[in-house]
Amino acid sequence: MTLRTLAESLGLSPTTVSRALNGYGDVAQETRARVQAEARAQGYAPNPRARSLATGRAMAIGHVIPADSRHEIVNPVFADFIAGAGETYAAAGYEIVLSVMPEGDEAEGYRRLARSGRIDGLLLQAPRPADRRIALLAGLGLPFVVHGRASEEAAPYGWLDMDNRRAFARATRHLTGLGHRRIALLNGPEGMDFATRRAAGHAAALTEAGIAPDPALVRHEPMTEFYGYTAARELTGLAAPPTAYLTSSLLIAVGVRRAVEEAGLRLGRDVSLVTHDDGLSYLPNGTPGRPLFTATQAPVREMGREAAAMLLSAIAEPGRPPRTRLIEAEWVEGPSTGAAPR
Amino acid sequence: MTLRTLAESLGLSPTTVSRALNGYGDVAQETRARVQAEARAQGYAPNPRARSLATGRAMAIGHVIPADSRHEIVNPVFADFIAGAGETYAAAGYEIVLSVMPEGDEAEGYRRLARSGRIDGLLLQAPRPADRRIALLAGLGLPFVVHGRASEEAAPYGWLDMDNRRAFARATRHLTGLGHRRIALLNGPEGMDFATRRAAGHAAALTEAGIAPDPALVRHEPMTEFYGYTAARELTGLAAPPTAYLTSSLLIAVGVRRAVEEAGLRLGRDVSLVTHDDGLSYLPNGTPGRPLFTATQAPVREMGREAAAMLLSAIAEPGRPPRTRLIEAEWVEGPSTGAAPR
DNA sequence: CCGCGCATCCAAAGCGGTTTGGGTGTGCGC
DNA sequence: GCGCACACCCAAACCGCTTTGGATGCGCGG
Repeated sequence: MTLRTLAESLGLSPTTVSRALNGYGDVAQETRARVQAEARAQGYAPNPRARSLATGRAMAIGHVIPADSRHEIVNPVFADFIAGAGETYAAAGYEIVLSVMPEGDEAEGYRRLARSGRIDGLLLQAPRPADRRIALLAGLGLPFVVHGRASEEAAPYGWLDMDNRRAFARATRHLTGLGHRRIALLNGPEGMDFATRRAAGHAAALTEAGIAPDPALVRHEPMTEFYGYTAARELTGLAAPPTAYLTSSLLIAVGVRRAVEEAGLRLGRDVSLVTHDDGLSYLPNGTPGRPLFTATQAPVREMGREAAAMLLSAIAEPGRPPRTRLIEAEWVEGPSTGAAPR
Repeated sequence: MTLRTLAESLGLSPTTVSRALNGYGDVAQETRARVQAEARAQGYAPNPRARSLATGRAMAIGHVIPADSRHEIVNPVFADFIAGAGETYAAAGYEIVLSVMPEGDEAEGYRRLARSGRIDGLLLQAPRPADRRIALLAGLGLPFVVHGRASEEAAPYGWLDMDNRRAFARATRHLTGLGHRRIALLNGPEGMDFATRRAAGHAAALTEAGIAPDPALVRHEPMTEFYGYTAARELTGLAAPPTAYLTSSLLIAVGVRRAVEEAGLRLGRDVSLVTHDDGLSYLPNGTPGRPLFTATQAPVREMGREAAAMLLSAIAEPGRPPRTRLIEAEWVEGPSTGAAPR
């Protein structure tokens, strides 16, 4: 079932059929109706490869799974983010092309992807403070939006980010306000921009409260439950253990809670905990009205939807200066925080 | 940079350049070398859309995010599975096309996807016991492999599955062997084939041990930590609470542990727990030598790699009868199981 | 009656590759 | 010296769609 066969069975030229189906003028009302009816009847669907070759638009967006995920953990945030972005794409008729970057020459991989014509734009995730991919993509002329930011990148580029620094400063301030002075931070992997910003927010709020940041209370690691557990166990064993924890993910928080309870202590009374909550669908923070943890929350799925919309509009209006969008995390008061014990 | 311009700059015809680059005969050694060198120098990469149009192969595999994930949870298994499959695809030069199925007419969505020519094959996830998609895809002639099985599907089709029934029967038998007689099952969502098989394994092993399965001890729900916690709390409150738990995911197990410890009991002594472990990278069962839970384990990422390989070979050899592969879960002895208290 | 504008429709030229079906030139056997 | 096999190369058709630049026929004003 091609455009040509459809045209023949209608006694029309491919040109007219194409124009009729794509809503162009220059086609009689009656003819258009007849074409549409026949197309539906025959179950005709244009071949996207051919269309894409002719129009130059791929009707697809690239997302990239970083190469080193082969060895490291697959970021659990990706799935929800992509699901959110996918909703927006689907509504606009776009597909997602997921490429696993081959190890080694990352730059060459992105270059090939851009040249390939398989995608009209790229969504970049998990940026580092000095992320070379941004300059690379800008140079390639492929529209892109970054989920997160690259703090050390000077040139303008499109991004959508949660205000990590402010969220973690706020959480820290909340804890100092409750009298805590030894506030541990169990952060995500070092080298990730979001982790850098969270650490900065934490440090700033401590300094602000007249507390000297203690490097022994700050950890950077891939965000697993086990990490939260072991780190909290170790910290609890210190001569001066922290009275409060700040965690970068709910999984870490769950681990901390385990360690805390195993030590016979209770969260919210003996030890306080504020976590960031990405709103992952399979890892809810309790139920809507009854959170388990005090948290800063920014649903990553919603951010996926937003970032995708930004990218689509960047593709639709080339030449426009890149847009940026900073999302404020919501504050969720839960039972895991309380006044510092003395 | 097209094939034509490259050919011109080499003083050759597009035909010869194409043959030289694609490793065909009929090209002099020296010419081939010259072409390859120039292609590399100029950074030439063939346009996949054009190539795909000409060859009829898309060099892409479809994965589908179910429509209802818009409202329900995004299966955390998807990410690791896709990462595994992606490795295999990437090595063979294939991309992943992720489509979000529009709500409503699922069949039409798959039909369009098949007709579109965007993909050479499809990987189906999360099948139901009577899954219509299988007959549909078989009828469409699009190669596909199912991750999991559709138990009520009679016609042959390609699948890769973990032996859910056997794994859960084994786990149950292990518990009855320890003297447990009230063994709760906190399963995944009802309607999923894997959940059905796990429930069957559990029930069979109970019957085998002369224990009448108690419907009050079996739950079906999306697999979250919170589900594990609340279910375990409720069950603990029964007049005759279970002395052992079987959980379908590590997240559920973590929730159960929380409820158990909150009740002042200890896992492995007062209450036993065996969980299934999908080997998700961000949710490890302790560390390699020191598991947290006794578990049946089958790394889903590895299964992604395998399923992708099966699909690629199904695409390469059309007409071959579909292959199937049953993976045996490994048994991991952890500290969460012990003799039944009396 | 002529010429012009308008509404429709179409032929043909791409898009950037692959592939079929010859061409050309050389070396070799007879 | 002729014919043939062989190695090498190329022109052109094709994949299925979009889009440019006309063609055609009609009604209408001058």
